[in-house]
Amino acid sequence: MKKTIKKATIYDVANLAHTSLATASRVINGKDNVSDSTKQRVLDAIKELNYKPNAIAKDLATKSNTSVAIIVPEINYTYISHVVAGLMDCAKKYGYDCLIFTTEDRADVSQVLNKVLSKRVNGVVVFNDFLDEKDVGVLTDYAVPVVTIGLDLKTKSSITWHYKNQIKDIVTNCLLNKKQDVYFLKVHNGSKMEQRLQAAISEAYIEQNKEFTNVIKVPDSYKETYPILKEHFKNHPNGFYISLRDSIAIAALNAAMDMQLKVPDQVEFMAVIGTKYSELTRPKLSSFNINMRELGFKGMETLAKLILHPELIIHEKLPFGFVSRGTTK
Amino acid sequence: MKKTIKKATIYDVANLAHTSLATASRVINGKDNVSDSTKQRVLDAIKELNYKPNAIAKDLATKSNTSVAIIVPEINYTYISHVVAGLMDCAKKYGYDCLIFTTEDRADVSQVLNKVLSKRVNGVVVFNDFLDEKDVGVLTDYAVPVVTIGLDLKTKSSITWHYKNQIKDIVTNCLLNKKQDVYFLKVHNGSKMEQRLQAAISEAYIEQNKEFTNVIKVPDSYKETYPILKEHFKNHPNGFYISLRDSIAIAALNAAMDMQLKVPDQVEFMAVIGTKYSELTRPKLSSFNINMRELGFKGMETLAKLILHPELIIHEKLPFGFVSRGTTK
DNA sequence: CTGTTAGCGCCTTCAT
DNA sequence: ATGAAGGCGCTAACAG
Repeated sequence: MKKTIKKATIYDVANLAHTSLATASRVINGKDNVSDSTKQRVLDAIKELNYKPNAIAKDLATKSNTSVAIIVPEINYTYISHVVAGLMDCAKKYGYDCLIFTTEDRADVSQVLNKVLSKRVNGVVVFNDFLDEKDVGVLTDYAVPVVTIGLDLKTKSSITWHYKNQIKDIVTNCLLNKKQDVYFLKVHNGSKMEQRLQAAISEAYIEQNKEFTNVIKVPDSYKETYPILKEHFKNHPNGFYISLRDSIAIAALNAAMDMQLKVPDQVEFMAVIGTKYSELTRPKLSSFNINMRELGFKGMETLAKLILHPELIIHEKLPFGFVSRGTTK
Repeated sequence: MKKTIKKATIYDVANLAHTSLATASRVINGKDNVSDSTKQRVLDAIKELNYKPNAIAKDLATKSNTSVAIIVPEINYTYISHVVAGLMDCAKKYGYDCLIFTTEDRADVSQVLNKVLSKRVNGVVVFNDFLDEKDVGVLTDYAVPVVTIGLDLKTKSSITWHYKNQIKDIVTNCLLNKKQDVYFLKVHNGSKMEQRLQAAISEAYIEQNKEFTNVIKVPDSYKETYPILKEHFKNHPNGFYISLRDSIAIAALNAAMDMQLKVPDQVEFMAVIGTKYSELTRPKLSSFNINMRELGFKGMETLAKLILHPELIIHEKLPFGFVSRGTTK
């Protein structure tokens, strides 16, 4: 039978404690210049009234707050959740509260940008391929610190990692030594991250005076990808398969295994983004050891710096290595 | 060379547009009763000044806001990220912004509770074993709507699911028909969810006049669990292994496979919480088809109801079925 | 249709 | 050590 409780204000506690607003405010914010006796009275009043300071009013009065925004596509993918975990972990260290926004399409983007701007957050980290330089510019133009993760915007602070040359080396090795054709498993609504991966493969081909055309379009899920690849392997008993996310590569791997192909003797598999998945398949999947949690952590760490020094532009490029496991020779 | 920009206020736009505060406010909030000409002047001023409404001030003035809080342990586990994804998905539908808090220990809890209270959020959903009835009470005492997910607090709104009887049936079947001993893979810093699972197993044992003691303590990770189980299987070539999360069960599964045990003929495996992991192992892991995303979605859906009708107490218990895959007979 | 005024809850000089 | 008063940016009656 609970009804909407009238929330006590600082005014109420001041009244009850027989002091002024200002004094109440002082003890609430732990200022020292208050006599013990009045301080105690205020404390009692606070408890008595179950008073909870109103952060909204405080933020308005101080023109400050403790929030940061995080913009991601969806927390669906395992690796994204890892980045978010790292982000939040570090945010906690700095006392930031995290306002998390997801965007499914372009329509969401401008809406989210406006919300972020209105909320007057201290900063935002963007781990989201939907946003382009212009979108991020909307933020920076309004003087809000932004760091992007995995985006390649030269004029904004960012955390990125490099695998391009390593990918090219791997592909070149396939072409020159292994005599294996390379196949790229590309999800339908592909991201820019994926495009960059494909570009790297293409470059390696071009350097060998070849054209890269082995792009296999697959749906963005393990379950739907599996049968497609199974069909594919009926006529393709050899090849080196690359995907961005491990769950897609694993679909292919399992399809190949179930088609009785020899891994890695006939077909090989690797993903760029490896998660726990990579470790628990049989054979284990080769992938880069990109520590997504660390990526997130560093992203927030960088944002914290930017918040203190808004004039900075920080670019950090993390080196991650390729880990050859059972699916590649 | 960007310096901190002086953010335009509604007052600035009113000035520039040669109107009053009130009129500016009207067009900003899309009220109709403004003449086209002044409306246009205001719109121009807004663009000219790059004005962005200050949500903090608005929230204070209207004594309302659009935020909800989400309290989870960590977004590390795949299934938690799925719940969060569902939560946010539904939140977007209602126009709620999500403030996400994580708690690693009891110390975090009271801090988070205070923050949530101060922020004057519209409601909070708790998917977090760290919080007990008293903690949630702190929220509800302050008249903020709360729905818990997976917690069994009778007096608060909640989303739960039942598997207890099914677990008991499975265990009983092992004892009576399969003549298989049941082993429980328990992670060290176990959750209440895990305790309830163990309790269900125990109950089934007791009903057969047996005592349940086969508890194997394992670390909370795939990698560390694997070698421990491998060691274990040297002396235990038979058994039915149950864990809460599939990643632990898979560690055991892989250990058994690598020890050349026959699955499911000699040893069987199942997890309560199944994710994509369950599908991509060989053999596939038996587990419950708990749709974590749906769980989250319904949680937020319920919260939305509560926000409209704070006096309600809603209990929803979702039925999820056991899916027998390759690791059980 | 438009302007005036009084808050929302809190912080912060500035006096006392 | 304490109190009074103004202001943060915006909304919402209430007049005109």
